[in-house]
Amino acid sequence: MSTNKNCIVRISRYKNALNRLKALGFVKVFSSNLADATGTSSAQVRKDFSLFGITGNKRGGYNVDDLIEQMNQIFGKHLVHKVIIVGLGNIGKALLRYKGFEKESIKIAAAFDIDSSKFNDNSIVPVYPLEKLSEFIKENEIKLGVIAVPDVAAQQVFEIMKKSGIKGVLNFAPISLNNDSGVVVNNINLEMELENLIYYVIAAEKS
Amino acid sequence: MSTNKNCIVRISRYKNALNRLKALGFVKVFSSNLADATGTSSAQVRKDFSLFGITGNKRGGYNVDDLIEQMNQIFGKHLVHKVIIVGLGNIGKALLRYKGFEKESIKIAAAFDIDSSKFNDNSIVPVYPLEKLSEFIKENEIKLGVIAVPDVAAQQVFEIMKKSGIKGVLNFAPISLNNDSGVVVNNINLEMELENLIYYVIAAEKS
DNA sequence: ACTTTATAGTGATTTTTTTCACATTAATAA
DNA sequence: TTATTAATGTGAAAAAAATCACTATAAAGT
Repeated sequence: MSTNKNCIVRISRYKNALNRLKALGFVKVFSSNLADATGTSSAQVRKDFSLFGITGNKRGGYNVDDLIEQMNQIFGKHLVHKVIIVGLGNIGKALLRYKGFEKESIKIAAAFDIDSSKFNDNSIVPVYPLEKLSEFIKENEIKLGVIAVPDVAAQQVFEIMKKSGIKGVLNFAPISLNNDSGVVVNNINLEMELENLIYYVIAAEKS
Repeated sequence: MSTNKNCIVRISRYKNALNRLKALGFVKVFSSNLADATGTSSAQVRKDFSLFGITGNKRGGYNVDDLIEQMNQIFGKHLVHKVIIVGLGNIGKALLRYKGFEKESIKIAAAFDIDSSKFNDNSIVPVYPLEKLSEFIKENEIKLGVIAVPDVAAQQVFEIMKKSGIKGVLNFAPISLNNDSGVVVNNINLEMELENLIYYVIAAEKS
């Protein structure tokens, strides 16, 4: 199966578009519909599908429910994925309160911070001190972690996560984590995103 | 000049790494240092630099300050970029309070919401009703907008932004904005980011 | 001053990704 | 029933991106 990063991102977009099309009552779609909805070409859509062995009907397009089901399979949506959040600053809190994870079968199992005023065993998502991080990951077999701590603490938190058995990390700290292990790391850097945007806006002005 | 998306992202990462190296007292760096710090190859670093006409010294590497300066030029850091945020839910608030934009010459000029309890003319970043959005963009010649409203409102907000003259949008709403115009749109979808991570974690388990 | 060495810079090559274009086929129409 | 049409699926071609491998050269060493 494909290892093309862009292809995975596109599949994710297709799924997102499909869910909205389904809500609108669509029963079948054509590759061109998905292309329009996600800003790509119909050939690209079909090629992506073919990489994942997703097929439709000649002249009949694709069945929306079938597509969604196959994509849910790709992204492991038949299982619940437990996630922990480390760092309850603004971003951590935003994630904690974020609706919409549930329908993606993502469950926030716990959050961690160093600030004792934030601890709370009894909230829907319990908040524990950082010292309990390793123990919690191991006991609950957590595979996914979000790092939302300041940059100086990020590498240290990452090391604890790695040692405790985390397999995937979403990193909001504005540094590239030093990662030799097999842990998958996706970085989201808000400054960089805006910077990137500015680059393209400037480039567009020049042309 | 290059139109390679990945290359721009890498340049951004190099800059981030350079700032940290500078803080550690580094005066010069080699392509291999930057490669290590950002998880790429030294040949890639040099190739990226050559696309932007960035040069160093044979056997002497690159001067850190020079590199940072050239990259700041690329990303328009000599100008202040005014940004508005629409939607003061969790993500909007997180952005509003986000430190670190200043040093990137990004200034949040105002925020907008429909909830009147959030309005505040006198805070450091004023919060206005959505009705004032168009007027504010035009009067202050805002070029960059952040959409942090629920999905159902996102397209509508985007249309207002487009009509008022916005050139670049960072979209946190979980939909692909319908964009035929020349406006640059970068999407950040938290669910999709986690989903993506899960894909790679599952893929790693299988192999 | 000369030699050695380590690193930048880059054309050539390889790999990856996207696009093209057409054969195939299922639905519709005649 | 047969012809027509409109979409899929995919091998081939093109384009884009990454890697390789070598030249040039500036710094360090002798």
